[in-house]
Amino acid sequence: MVERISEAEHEVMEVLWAKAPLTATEVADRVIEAKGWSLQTVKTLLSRLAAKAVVGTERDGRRFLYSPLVERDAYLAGVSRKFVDRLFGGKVTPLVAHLAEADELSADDIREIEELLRELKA
Amino acid sequence: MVERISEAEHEVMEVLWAKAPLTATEVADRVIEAKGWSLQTVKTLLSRLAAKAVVGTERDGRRFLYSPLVERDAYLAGVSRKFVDRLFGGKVTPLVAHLAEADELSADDIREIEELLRELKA
DNA sequence: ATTCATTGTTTACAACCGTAGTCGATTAAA
DNA sequence: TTTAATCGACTACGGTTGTAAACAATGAAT
Repeated sequence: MVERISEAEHEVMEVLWAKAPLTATEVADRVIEAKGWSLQTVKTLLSRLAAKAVVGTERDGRRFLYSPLVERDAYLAGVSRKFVDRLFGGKVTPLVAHLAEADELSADDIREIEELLRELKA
Repeated sequence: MVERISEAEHEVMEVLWAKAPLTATEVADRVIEAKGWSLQTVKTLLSRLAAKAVVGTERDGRRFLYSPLVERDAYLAGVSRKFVDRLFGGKVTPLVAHLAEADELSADDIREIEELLRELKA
């Protein structure tokens, strides 16, 4: 199992998944853009992720280059399963039903999902 | 927004959503069955939930009867939305795609979801 | 060469979480 | 009526998380 990634850490991961390797400052620039945290905060998150071996570091002179060691797809698959297991007894249908009920599904969404399901059956 | 419910607290909530009102001991019996925690732990969780006004208490002699103040459906809808927003940019299709890719969707699941979508369009 | 900026490291600290022990009050049992 | 069980309240304690300041080393600029 992939190490647990906290919500704030996840924000940092998204940046690295979008582009890597990056320096701490480069990561921070992007995260700060989106979340307004301080540089120190982002560095702490990077350290924690590195300590958990969720991101890897590569020395580049006096600084580090950070890269994800966990693939986004693998991570998402893992947390999705956990989520559906915990809240919906592992069944996706009730999840879709809930989202639909809360008007989170547009007609386009429905069409998209239908298309996806059609492909899955093929 | 509904107060945040931690994972352990959620376990307690499931019991109360299944049947309420219940005394602390009754809740504990069911939770212990499933999770093996101590009575004290369950009581602590109930207190925290009561403090957050996620469960309500009603005095019954020397003890309390606990009931959910938050509906399961509303709670699930909330966390589902948060989850899909955070991890999939609010789009359900990629979530379904991920679950499918991880072989989490059986042929039956697919049929069920298709049926559900059909109803939604009606 | 001295100063300024950048970088990673260490430390901080409050809130939240999981997990429970203890305690004082009360009630049921003997 | 003394005792044993039960109840909620209070306290605890280590781990995680969000958020960051302080610091030391190093490199850049002047």
